[in-house]
Amino acid sequence: MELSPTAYVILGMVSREARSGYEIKALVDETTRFFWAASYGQIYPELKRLAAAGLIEGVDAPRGERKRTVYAITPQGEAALKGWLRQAPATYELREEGLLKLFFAGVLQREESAEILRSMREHRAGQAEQLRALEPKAREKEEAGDPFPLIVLRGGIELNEWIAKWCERTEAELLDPARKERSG
Amino acid sequence: MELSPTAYVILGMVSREARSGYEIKALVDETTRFFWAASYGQIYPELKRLAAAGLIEGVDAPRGERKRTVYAITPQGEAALKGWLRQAPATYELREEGLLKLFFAGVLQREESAEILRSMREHRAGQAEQLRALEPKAREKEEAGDPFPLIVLRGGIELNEWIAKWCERTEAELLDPARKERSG
DNA sequence: ACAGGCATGTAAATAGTTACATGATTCG
DNA sequence: CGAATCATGTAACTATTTACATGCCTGT
Repeated sequence: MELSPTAYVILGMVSREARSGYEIKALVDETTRFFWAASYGQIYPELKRLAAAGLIEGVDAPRGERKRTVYAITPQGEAALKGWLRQAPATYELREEGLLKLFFAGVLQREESAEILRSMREHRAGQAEQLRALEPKAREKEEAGDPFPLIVLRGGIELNEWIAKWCERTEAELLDPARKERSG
Repeated sequence: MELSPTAYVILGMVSREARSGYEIKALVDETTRFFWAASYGQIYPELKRLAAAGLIEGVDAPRGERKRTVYAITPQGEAALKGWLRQAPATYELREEGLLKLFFAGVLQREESAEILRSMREHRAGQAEQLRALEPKAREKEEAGDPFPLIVLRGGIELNEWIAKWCERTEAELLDPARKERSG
């Protein structure tokens, strides 16, 4: 049976404890979002499919009077998750409108193309800051025995910072081409 | 009128000289592909839409007996392209299955999670190499007066190399946690 | 009373890939 | 002659986002 990557996100998210669709969405938004997002429109139908396939199991877990279903992974689900984790990753996609604009920036004035790099830099710096705000939670998980969320989060922070610096450096070279010769 | 980013890819690709759909696809594949791809299924219908909207203009340009239509940008098309280039980029997406797997790698053995990082590293190193093979063409464009394709290409190479190094470093820290303390 | 968060879901639209069909031309 | 490349296109499928609908519970 072929599962979508989003199915594995769900499998992974319920692999340590049972969670509701709403909780999965919230968790995705504060962890994998920057490299793998998921919306309600994907999560709820996928939960039903996975339950029908026997990879997860829904259990009623109301909070007071409010209905609520949490899903727990089954042994078959865990086997599917591990099998997937052991396969070499296949999807690598970057969609960066800023780079696309920069690619075509030859039709603009120099100052206008520098502005593209400034926008990109600002966005990346902001992204890094947002991710840094998530570090405490990831550190808690590390202390609880799972170092990977923190490893990935730090990678994300550093990646964004690297891109921000690249933008800065590239803007400087663009506005003062001689600079490049001087610095190497 | 709202245009899709793919429409702007096409506008940009025909902004310097008239090109056929086939040529646009080939150009995208050897330039913007790593941060913005486009397939025939998008390109041909979009060419018709853009022509209907008056942003590009199709001209018969057969090669021998073989039919061929090249599209040239119109003044309205150029205005639309420049207007778009001057707006702050809005789309920033990264989909990296390797990071997703690493995030959930806590359910695996240490050696198996290191394998994820090795796969990622290998892929990124290969990507950097492939991009490096495109440098000569980009350098030609630079010499012809447009420095941006080369700037973007070099950014892509450096980005891939940075990620490859991050994978290497992270794998080392994962397999020997004491290392981190020693080196910083 | 009302705002905000919890909770589940669906419909419609948009985006994008893959695979296929067709046929000409060029090169070895 | 056959393979590769040039060239244009479409159909079907998959993925994904956005917006909406519904309703309960908690805190102010």
